[in-house]
Amino acid sequence: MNSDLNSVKTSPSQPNYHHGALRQALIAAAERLIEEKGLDGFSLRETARRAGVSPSAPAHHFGDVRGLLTAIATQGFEALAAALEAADAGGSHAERIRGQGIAYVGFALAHRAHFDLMWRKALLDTDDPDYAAAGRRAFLVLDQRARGGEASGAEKSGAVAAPSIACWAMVHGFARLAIDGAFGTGAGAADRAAEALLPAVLSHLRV
Amino acid sequence: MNSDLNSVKTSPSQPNYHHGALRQALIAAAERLIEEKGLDGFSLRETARRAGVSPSAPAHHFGDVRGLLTAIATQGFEALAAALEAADAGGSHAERIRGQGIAYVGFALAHRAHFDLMWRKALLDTDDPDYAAAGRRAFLVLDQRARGGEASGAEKSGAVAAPSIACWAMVHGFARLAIDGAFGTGAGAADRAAEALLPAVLSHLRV
DNA sequence: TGTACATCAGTGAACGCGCGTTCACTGATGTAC
DNA sequence: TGTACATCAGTGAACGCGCGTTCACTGATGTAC
Repeated sequence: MNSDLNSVKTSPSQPNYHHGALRQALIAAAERLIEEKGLDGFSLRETARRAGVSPSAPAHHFGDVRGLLTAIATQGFEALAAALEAADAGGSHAERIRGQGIAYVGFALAHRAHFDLMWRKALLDTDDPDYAAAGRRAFLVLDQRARGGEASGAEKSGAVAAPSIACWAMVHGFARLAIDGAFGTGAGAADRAAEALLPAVLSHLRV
Repeated sequence: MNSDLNSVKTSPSQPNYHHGALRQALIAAAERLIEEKGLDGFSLRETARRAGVSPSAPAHHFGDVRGLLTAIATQGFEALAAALEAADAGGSHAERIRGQGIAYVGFALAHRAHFDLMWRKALLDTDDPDYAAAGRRAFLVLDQRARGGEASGAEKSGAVAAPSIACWAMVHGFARLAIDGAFGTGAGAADRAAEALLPAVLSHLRV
């Protein structure tokens, strides 16, 4: 009833000229929007709306729409790298590889639209150094594990190691197929497929 | 100079009420447009423009934009199935699998945006029976080969065979990574990566 | 062989929409003296 | 401790744009008699 009185300072009619953490708030709102509506349902204006801020506010922080999306994709790669690192614990070489593979697919399925965005380079500023570095970092976690175990001298010195790419391709492909509905489109179909199939699928990876 | 006289019947000011094969012409124009500008640069109107036809013509044939894209994706899966079948010739079980894998990636790289569209279900009418059938058909070519060779009874009877999925995931993942610039973004980088890496990568597939 | 008519394929003008971006602005915060 | 001023973060109205779709229409083709 008297909620107006209680919220004088935060009333929407009273613009807040110093949000304080608008950059992160915009990223968070955009992430939620993308997870909810998919990348094709995303727009800058809707993001601003959800953050409770004027449509031109994002330009201050990100320059334009690419800037915002690139920042989100960068955070995605950082989170992926962290998830892979966390999964690289204990066990044999093969067990660690399998653990990382499961973590990779798990991350992708838990953040589908986010994962989608990370690879939609047409929407991103791929020259952004942070974005490039984050992507490299995530790959290196996988790569080090794939080469680390029983890697021969030849593979250790080479530019790109086939085992790393093979591992990456398999988990990336599985994740994409699951997300894109190849194993069923109903709710939870992708997760069920991952649980039921992924370990067996990974056993066909020779490392 | 007198080109007007020579082209009276085909003059643009003389609308052609019976194009004859507009459906295929629209599909072809849309395919070219998508390959050129990417899926994010596609629009119905630009497609109509390129086909030299009014903006409302596509609606006659496809109902709406989803209808057109779904028809294109369907043709894509049919072409993929044909490419996989053509690659399944001669040689040992392992050689045939490898041949199909190379054909899969080759198709994806030769028709990147088309391949993209085939999996962008948010833009498609996934209930369309032709689309679903074409997708199934393409997978079955791979699947039959993966199970056909030395498949045990257990795998033969099961619903989904792990070896098929493993094979599919690896080639699909490799194709996506290549298309999405994981192996370099310059012109030809993806093709070079496929040539240099794919055989070695496929050797890590245990079938 | 000719005529009436139904059907079919396409036109083109119009609609309303949401978008990304711009621009002059406002008001809060921090700093120098 | 108080005052002037620069800077910084955000506003909100306005722009022009291209889009997908609609709707009444036009003219070519095929069919029945």
